[in-house]
Amino acid sequence: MSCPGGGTQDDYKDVGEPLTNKTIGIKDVAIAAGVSVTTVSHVLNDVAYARVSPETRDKVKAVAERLGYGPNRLAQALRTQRTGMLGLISEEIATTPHAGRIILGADEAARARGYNLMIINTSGAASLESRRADVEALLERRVDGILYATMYHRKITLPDNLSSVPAVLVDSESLSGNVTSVVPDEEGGARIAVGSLLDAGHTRIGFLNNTDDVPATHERLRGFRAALNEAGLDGDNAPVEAEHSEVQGGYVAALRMFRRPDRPTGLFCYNDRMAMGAYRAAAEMGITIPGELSVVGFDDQELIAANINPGLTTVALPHYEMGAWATERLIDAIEGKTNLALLASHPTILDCPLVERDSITAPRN
Amino acid sequence: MSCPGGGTQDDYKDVGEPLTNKTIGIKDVAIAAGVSVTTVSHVLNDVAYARVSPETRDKVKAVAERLGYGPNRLAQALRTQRTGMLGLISEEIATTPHAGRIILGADEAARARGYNLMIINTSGAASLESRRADVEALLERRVDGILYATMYHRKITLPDNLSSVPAVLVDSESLSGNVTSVVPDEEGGARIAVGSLLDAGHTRIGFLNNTDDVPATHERLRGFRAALNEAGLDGDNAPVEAEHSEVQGGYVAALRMFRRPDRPTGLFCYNDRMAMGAYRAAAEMGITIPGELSVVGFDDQELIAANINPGLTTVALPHYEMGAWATERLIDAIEGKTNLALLASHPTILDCPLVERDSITAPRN
DNA sequence: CTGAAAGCGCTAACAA
DNA sequence: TTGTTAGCGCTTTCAG
Repeated sequence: MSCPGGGTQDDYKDVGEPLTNKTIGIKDVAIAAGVSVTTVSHVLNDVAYARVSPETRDKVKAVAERLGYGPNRLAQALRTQRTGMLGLISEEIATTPHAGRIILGADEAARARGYNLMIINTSGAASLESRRADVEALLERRVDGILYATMYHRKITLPDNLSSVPAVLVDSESLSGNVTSVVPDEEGGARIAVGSLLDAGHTRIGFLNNTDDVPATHERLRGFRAALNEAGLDGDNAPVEAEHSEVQGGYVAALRMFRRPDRPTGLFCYNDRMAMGAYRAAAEMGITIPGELSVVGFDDQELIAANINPGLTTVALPHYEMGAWATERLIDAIEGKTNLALLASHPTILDCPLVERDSITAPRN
Repeated sequence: MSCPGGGTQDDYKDVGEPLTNKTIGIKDVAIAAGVSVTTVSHVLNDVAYARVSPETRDKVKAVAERLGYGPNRLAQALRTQRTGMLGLISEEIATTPHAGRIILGADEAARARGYNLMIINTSGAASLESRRADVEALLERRVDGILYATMYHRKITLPDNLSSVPAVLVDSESLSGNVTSVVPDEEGGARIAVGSLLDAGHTRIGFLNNTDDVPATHERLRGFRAALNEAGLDGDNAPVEAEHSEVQGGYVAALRMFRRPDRPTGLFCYNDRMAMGAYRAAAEMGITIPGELSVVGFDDQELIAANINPGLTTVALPHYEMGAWATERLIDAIEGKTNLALLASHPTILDCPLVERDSITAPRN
């Protein structure tokens, strides 16, 4: 291929930018600059031990620039055994905005260190076999490492071939342990949420919990109780209503909660969707927010939290941060700056910060 | 790296699965099978013209399997000048759930045809220069083609180096024309939305429009008017109130709309967020939905549309479909099955389907 | 029916 | 201070 036969003359049109079809390589630069490929490689890569005269350096750089040279990363990778690519296996990329935040955090961290992301989407329900195939695809492309992200905090069983390359889990933990992972501080987040109610002066505080058997359900409950107990209240007997963690579930659970004789003045909701349901229930029962009821959510789903009325004070999940943290550690490991095995014993836990809006005020009295 | 020095003996543990560090290649398979690399390559790739005896075929396959052979796509790519990778430049991946749908559509279409996605995130506000660099990064990795996606339908100026590889735009159009692109049928979507109101029997229909100068603003307005006119109503004088396309804007615009002497019984909103604002305004003014007011939105942001009360009937943007369509065409072009230039004259327009929920009913009288 | 060998674009010993 | 050359793992022409 590439200019076979032809070219009687005039192969070089103008002297302008060489927008020829043929992509130009290190060799072309070498010839044009009148040096060897080694020299070109040396100066373009700033090889430490290479001794090249300043003039040659400038010349090579100028020529490379003029020719519009760009390295062929494939060839580089083949030779150096380093692709500079990170595989990101993401569950349910589209279903939740959370995945987007993880990807963004990972992408920015990766680019900052000269890496790029290859993304593979997988269904949360995908078989182990199909997830093995996803990893395999990444491996065939010789990614330097793999990030494995789930859409919500859970424990998963990993395909075995994942172990053939550095890997870190985002928002999940391996059931078999021994893989580095980063997860949100569910319990701490719950404490902060409850703390915001406590700080406002509330003493009758209820919790609308989820019914799924996931880490968040248990840890947020634990945080809820602990925060109350530490404040001298009876956390262990504080009102808790659990339902499916959607708007409808929140609505139903809130209705029950509000009918209790000791109706709380402060309400902590498992997530923003349930909080939205609680808003509805409150509206129907003529309970004003935040006047008669203060509420705090979890997740910070902007579309909901910022848009319901009043704006929902909530606790944010550190998706961006988890994506970034995982990527940093992964790259550290790839570059030999960290030993992932040392981090693998326990998941790393990241803070869930409070995002204040207008749904909390002091209790009526 | 990788086993330096060591290995006095015992480098081969068991005879079991070869989980050695060294990745095994075509050559290893060849040796183990007692054939040449050519033969291995031929059978593993099902090369058409290759004539290999069935026995050898089976043997090679078995050995490859046993050794856990997986091709090195880098080497393949270097040799064949085809990476099987598509670059996806996505604006604001995290800010909107829409980007996720596009990515999902693209990913599924790509995988179905044996391609993978490399994702680069860019800010909508990024300079041309930085976007040029994004494209350059993809080019250096020798992607076979590029998908360029924006977070909402708009016209953009593309970095010039994008033209050096097949490319298609998703949810955007090139200001300089001549690039294949796919966008939603804004006008058609508006007609369908208005049609749903018309079909329910409404004759006084208003439109809460956006104030931004983007294609959707103009086209949805056009669709609104046309649908009314075609139904024998006076579309050109139908009530329209425009505001910033957020919840607050919708609220303000709705307030104005509801105070009109000829208050509409049907309301078409520029998007679901504005519809949410309209819900609030209606609630405050004691107007029931859908009893006294039917409303239809646009975008189908599930978090909103499915969760407000009553569920919002709305028109969905075909993000998944655009991502998939663009990917299909891109691959067609790469494989020589399509000439993108032929599609480039006009953007391809995809339908926006109605998603029915509970916000529309027949007018009171 | 099967194999030898060239070369994709690049890096890194090793020579000069 | 610079150049020659041997591969990285694979595909593919061309000879057996």
